[in-house]
Amino acid sequence: MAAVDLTTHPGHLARRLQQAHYLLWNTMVSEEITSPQFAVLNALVAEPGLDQRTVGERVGLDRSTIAEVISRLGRRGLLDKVRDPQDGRRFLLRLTEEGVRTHRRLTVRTARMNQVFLAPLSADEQSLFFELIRRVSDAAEGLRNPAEPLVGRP
Amino acid sequence: MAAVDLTTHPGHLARRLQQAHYLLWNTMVSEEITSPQFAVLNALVAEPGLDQRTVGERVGLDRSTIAEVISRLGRRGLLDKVRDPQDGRRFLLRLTEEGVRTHRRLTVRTARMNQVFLAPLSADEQSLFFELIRRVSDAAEGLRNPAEPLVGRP
DNA sequence: CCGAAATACTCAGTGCACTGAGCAAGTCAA
DNA sequence: TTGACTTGCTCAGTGCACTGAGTATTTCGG
Repeated sequence: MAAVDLTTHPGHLARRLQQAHYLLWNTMVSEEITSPQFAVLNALVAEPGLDQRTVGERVGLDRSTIAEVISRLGRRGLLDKVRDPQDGRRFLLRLTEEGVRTHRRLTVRTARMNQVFLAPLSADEQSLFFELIRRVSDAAEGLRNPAEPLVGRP
Repeated sequence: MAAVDLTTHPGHLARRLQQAHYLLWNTMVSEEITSPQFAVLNALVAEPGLDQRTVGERVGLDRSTIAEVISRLGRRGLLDKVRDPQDGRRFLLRLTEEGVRTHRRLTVRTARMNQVFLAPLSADEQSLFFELIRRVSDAAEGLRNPAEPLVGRP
């Protein structure tokens, strides 16, 4: 009797949305490279030589997860990982030739997939879709990092 | 040079949204019971005595995942699992007292969390948010299950 | 009635995602 | 310079999510 309607629960909807995306990605983009892996490739195309932590920040993955994703990409020969000579804690990451090619190939397919995925929405609705999700995500992330105090240097 | 803007990629946005939700859930609702687990409890409050596969269908989880979630809930004594005497393949699921209590307690907290999560959107935007996500998810799911033919019973 | 097909569930394997603990390298102040 | 802190990464543990293969039970056609 006290059951709730999950279709008005954003968490449930978010999970379903991601599952739907996962399925479509598998059939239309790649069975080997996942969406998070593509995000990492993309970040390194934009900024070659980033360290692991920063890549994680760019694509929204925590230290542990990014380590696993990178190790998988490394095993497949899509990126190289070298110690930063300036700072022995860091690993600097750079795509291989093969990594760049893979990124280029998947970029085309990803665009096609996004079209299919968003086809049920009009162009205006698509922009709204992006904006609403981004606003909710950003706000929730803001709750996590309580933001630096506003005062200047003392 | 050929890098892509991930903020216009629905898959990336969906993942970020779910992460944001996960974090808020952990701090505002429960560290023990996860959102999918709550969905299962909720399904069994609505329809006690469902079998495993049907619960999975209701909450959108595949056969393997639902088995794990249910085994965890069973280990914590939140539900019981008995063979269907009518059909020896099925397990019938039913919440325990403790399971019902847990669902009731979390329902309140979940409502509070949803309010906070959706606070950045106006009431109208919230409805739109639900509707857009639902339409995209439903359409993508429809691509997967090619839908039964339209002909009536032969 | 009996063998083939369908169904409910399990198991093994892969991958994403987070936390907490630990280690090595760098930084900075006393 | 040395001891305390910070920072980048790893490792162990938990949980979600999917696929493909395998087992047991039911159902259905001949």
